[in-house]
Amino acid sequence: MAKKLTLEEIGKLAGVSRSTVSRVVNGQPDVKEEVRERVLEVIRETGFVPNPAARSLAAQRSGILGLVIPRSVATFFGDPYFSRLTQGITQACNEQGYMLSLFLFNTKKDEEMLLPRIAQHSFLDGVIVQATTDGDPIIPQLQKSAMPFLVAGRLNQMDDDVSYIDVDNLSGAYNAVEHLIKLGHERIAHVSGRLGNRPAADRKLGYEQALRDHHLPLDENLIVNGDFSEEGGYASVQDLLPHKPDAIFVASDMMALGVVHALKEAGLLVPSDIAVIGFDDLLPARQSTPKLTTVKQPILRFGVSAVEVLIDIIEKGSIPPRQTLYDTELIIRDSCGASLS
Amino acid sequence: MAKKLTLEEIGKLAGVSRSTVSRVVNGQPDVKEEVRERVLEVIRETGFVPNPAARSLAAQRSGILGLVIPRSVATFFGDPYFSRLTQGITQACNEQGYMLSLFLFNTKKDEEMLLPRIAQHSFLDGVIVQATTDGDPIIPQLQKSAMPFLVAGRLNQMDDDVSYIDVDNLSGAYNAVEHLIKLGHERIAHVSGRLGNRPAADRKLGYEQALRDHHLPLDENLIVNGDFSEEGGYASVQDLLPHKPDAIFVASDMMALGVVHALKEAGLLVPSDIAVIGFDDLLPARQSTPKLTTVKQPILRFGVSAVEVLIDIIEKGSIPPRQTLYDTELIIRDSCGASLS
DNA sequence: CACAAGACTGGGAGCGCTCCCAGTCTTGTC
DNA sequence: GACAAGACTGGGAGCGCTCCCAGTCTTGTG
Repeated sequence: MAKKLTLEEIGKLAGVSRSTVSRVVNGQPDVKEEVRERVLEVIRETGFVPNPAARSLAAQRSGILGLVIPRSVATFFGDPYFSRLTQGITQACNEQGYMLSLFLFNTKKDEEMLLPRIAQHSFLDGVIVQATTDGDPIIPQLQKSAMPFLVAGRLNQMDDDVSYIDVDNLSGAYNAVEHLIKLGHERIAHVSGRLGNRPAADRKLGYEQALRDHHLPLDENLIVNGDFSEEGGYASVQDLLPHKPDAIFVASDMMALGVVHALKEAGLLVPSDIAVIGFDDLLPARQSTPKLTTVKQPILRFGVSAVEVLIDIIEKGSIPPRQTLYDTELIIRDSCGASLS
Repeated sequence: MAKKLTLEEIGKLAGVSRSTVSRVVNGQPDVKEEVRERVLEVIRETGFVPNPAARSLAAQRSGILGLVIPRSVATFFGDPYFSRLTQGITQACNEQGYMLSLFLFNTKKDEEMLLPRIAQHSFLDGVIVQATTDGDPIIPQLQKSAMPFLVAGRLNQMDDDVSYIDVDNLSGAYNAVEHLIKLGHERIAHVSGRLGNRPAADRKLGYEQALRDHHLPLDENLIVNGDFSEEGGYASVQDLLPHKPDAIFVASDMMALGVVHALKEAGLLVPSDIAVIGFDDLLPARQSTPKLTTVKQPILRFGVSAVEVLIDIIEKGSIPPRQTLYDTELIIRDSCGASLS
């Protein structure tokens, strides 16, 4: 390894020019098969890898995608949802030959420092932004810039000209609640996600609509605002219990676990005394006692698609905006009581 | 934004040369205060951000660190341990002005494709590698290359010339088991982490040593090999129960949660019938019933330090290797029964 | 008032690649 | 056997920056 390996150097070793080596490396046509073989052989022997910085500079693209977790959700990064999503995203990146950079904003200062850099094309071909509550400055900043981006999850407003992918939270919630109604429950409570969060709002809407369609009264006392955390779910039960619900539709699995936990402590049996349905279908939902009935989101596939759609946007531009909703699936386990009847 | 923003262009606007703008951007001396102000003003107005690809190419450093999660641990990426670690790492990256790239190997193909790229300096100034079981090809590959790297967690072998940071698993486990002994337990079982994993092995060693030092017999029947997963913990109880342990030291919180779960199902009360101590001090440990006594690892700080040490290696070389062990702390909650006595 | 020493500034050279164009070497065709 | 059309190849120019050196403009000193 005396000389630094460059296209030029590989070319010298293979007896061809820089340009030809470049063609081989990039799989372009117009190279004699025999020459291609010879060059590939030298590359293999030397372990040559083209310098990505030079490549980026010359080709004006880096092969790096960004994953932005805004401050308002960074605290929930520990949620298994994100691990799963990240897994899907990295998987797709590996397949498509992209690198993935993670931007996790912990403080406001982080955000102020990094956002302009992210937006100004710095190093990224495009970014996936985790959707946040209202008023997050990230989306408008990206819109002003030329950076291709895709939002994972819908926004509350100005949705129309932004590319996003999301699951159909409304119908997912609707189906879950309808399932509870068909099992004979009449006082169905709801623990929502954080207010201002579109998925949370949509799940609540689905809940309300299902009640309405089945001529069940909407009781404000049966609705508690949670925060997607297990503790939040745990705490919500205190507010709910005095109003004697016979079932609870919870907007996330982690919260549902907290709810079940609190119900058990209150001496109630799930599902015989009270039914519970969650949302997400995370691993812990399958391992809890009782096993959680839940609305399954295809999180891994969601992550994979996010990358694919983003790459499509990078290649073809963001007009028209890509907007996709994935279907959910009601997974019936033990906590809803369906298996008893 | 007619013209593309470059150092040259900013210089033109501020009436100075490319070189001077470069000095200002990089905070170098030898620029008249008045000129510096003028340039900064133009930069602020235009929102100029230097092109990192060009910068990398010219300066031979990218400002990107890699975080490598090898295939053998990728399946455990959902473990809250990793979220926490990642949080610490990103936090430190933000502070130090580095970008973080995530490499999560899902398949063997991923590994074969990406490893050479990572090792060949491609884009990274350095990488943090999550420690793995034996025989992982990553470390030797990195050692052969010029890529600065740091292992998070110790390796089983060839530890001496590799930089790592880890917690003192042995003494952490020792203290936990000693605590159980002092509480009067005599048949203390151990659910270990995955074999071939150094932290798992060290925790087991600590367990064994504590028993030995207190003249308690080592009973092979009381040792079960787990896999760090909640299900693994759950399953281990079946093997243990016939041998009537009065306490269990579990090598991770997630497994401990599974253990507690299984014990409850077997009709045993924790801690009055049987005591349990975990390892990690993850959030779920604090929220479980009973609250888990556990050995706390300073995971967030661990992540922060990892970045700091890696940067030190990048700047000063990896000789001598940096090897740091963090202390653990026994957090006494309810599951060990200490609060009863 | 001359002159050295430092403060400041500008431009050349290059980092290693891609893109493009001008060549050269094949073919096949009439 | 001449010649056009395509297959293949090489080198120039340039991506936007950093690094370095040679200048120019200050100072302060004897």
